[in-house]
Amino acid sequence: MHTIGTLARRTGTKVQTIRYYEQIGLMPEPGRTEGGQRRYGDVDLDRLAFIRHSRQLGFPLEAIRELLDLSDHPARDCGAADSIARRQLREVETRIARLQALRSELERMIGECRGGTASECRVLEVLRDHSECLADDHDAIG
Amino acid sequence: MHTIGTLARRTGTKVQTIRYYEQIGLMPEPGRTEGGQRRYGDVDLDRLAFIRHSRQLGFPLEAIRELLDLSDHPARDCGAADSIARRQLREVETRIARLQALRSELERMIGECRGGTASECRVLEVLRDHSECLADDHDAIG
DNA sequence: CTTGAACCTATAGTTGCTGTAGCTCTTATC
DNA sequence: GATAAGAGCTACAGCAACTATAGGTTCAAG
Ligand SMILES: [Zn+2]
Ligand SMILES: [Zn+2]
Ligand SMILES: [Zn+2]
Ligand SMILES: [Zn+2]
Repeated sequence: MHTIGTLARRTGTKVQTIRYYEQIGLMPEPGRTEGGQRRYGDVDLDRLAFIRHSRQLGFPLEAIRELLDLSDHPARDCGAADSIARRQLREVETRIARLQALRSELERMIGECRGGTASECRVLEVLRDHSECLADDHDAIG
Repeated sequence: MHTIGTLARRTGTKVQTIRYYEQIGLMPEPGRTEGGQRRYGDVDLDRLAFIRHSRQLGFPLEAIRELLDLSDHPARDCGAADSIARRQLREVETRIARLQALRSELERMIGECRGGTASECRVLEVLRDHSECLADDHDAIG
């Protein structure tokens, strides 16, 4: 039997985060002591490790919910798990592409600034006027 | 004189977002009609375009606040603007590196799954056990 | 003068936590 | 058995940066 603090330490999770996962139904309601403190078993430890590792790989909690559900039903077809992972891969690829475009714009504007006053600053000029950019689109803010 | 809707259309911003920027002090409180509706000038349009373009380049609102302030004081030295941009570049580079690491883990686990039941799924196996990963760290969740 | 689009405020929800206040419980030591 | 530290408890507020909704008012065209 583990306390919430032990689970936290063993998985690198904040205690509040574990309670949050319980609140949104990702972690089960564990047993309690007479005094009302949570006590977990090894199954819970594994489940939390699964959640945390999935988060480290960037999966959103809703995807993790589905992945846990599949993991809980070993006889089901794994197609759903694979398609969630592929969706996540596409998401990561999209973000990389967007960030690479941002990187070149940033490099360019930094490289072009020769210092001086704000009125002469190339960085500020570019920010004022998107037509100074090479890319003709960098939507999808974030 | 422009309505808030015109500003929104011309800059690709939601109307609520403009009001939000006003609330947090990024956009000035504009003049109002007798009936209480906001009316903007061209200066406001330019300011909003600056904000939106900066957001598209990934700058956080607090950085944009400083950039706007510099842009409003043309005689100041531009060093601060450049260092904000360089910080943003470093941030983007960090994120790219992290996402590239995630991409290879995802590619690998997807590539290794041969289908079948959830109990045999390579994707789920890797999620259960980080030691199946090549990287020995992928912290910094998000 | 009517209609309907666009505006207004205020508030709640999004994602995934994190931090705080003000308690209570557990456990080790004496 | 008493005490005190550390860990746990609930409940709520806050972060970033919006987005959505409800329920009402104003503007401008016809
Ligand atoms: Zn400069
Ligand atoms: Zn641009
Ligand atoms: Zn599979
Ligand atoms: Zn891993």
